[in-house]
Amino acid sequence: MKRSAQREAILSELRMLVTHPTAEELFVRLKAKMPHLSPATVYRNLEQFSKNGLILKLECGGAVKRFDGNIVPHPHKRCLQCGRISDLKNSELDLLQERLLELMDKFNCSSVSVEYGEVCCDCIAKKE
Amino acid sequence: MKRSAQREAILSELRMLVTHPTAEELFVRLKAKMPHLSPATVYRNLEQFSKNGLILKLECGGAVKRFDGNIVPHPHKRCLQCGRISDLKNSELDLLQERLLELMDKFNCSSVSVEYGEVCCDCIAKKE
DNA sequence: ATAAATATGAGATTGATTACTATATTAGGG
DNA sequence: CCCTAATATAGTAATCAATCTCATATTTAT
Repeated sequence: MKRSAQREAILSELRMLVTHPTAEELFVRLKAKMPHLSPATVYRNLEQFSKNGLILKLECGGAVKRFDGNIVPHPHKRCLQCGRISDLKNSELDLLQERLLELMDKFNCSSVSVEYGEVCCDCIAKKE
Repeated sequence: MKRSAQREAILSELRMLVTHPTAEELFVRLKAKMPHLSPATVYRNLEQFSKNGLILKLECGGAVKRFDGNIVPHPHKRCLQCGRISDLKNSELDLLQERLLELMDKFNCSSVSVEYGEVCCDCIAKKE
């Protein structure tokens, strides 16, 4: 993996965000700063980052992939309507997450994800 | 929801399968029996079924949605390569799943999913 | 400073899903 | 049993995220 201005911009933008943006959302943000940026570059790099363990690809949910700059496994909450993802902080949940991680070997697996589904405030508001 | 031959064929085909097919996979299977079946009909009905709680939409993972005729919440294993999903049977895991379900109210959520990631045998074999 | 390897941009392409619309089917009241 | 309104379907066009192509540009190590 070589360095490039685009590559570094993408990674630092993602790490700076607390949200869990789609490739498209990241592209729009970065395009403002780098007018010549191509969507392919963003998609390509996000894929590569996640392959190399620099970020997490949140494969869970909806048709559109989302990415997380925080690579420590943690539970998420996803809006079943718009797909937006947020972190879910709770001590009991953290314990359960740990035990799920411990079971990984037994199943020959390399990842676990816990995801709660809801309909977010914005989407409820929109309906009325 | 009215009845229709297509609608019933789609639901019973899904319920008969132990796998967790995509809309496309279901379409191909059913097309053999109902040559005039349209893909739109399959997509439309799967979406509606899951809205009405007749089936589960496995939103977790990859770009392509998969569906499950078994609506009792249970943990899944997904191939990170090809996206195929299978059930994961384990008593300890079942206990954890139950506790995750109990936490749902606390988070104002309507669903939880636990998904393990692996690369399946077929995909490993293909690489060599 | 130069060659080899890798990255980018821009646009074309793919592939899953949804929208559209004219026609057909279903359910329920008379 | 028949009629009407509501809903479903087929077939196709349109959409949209994601990927591919390839010519050009940048980076790294020598």
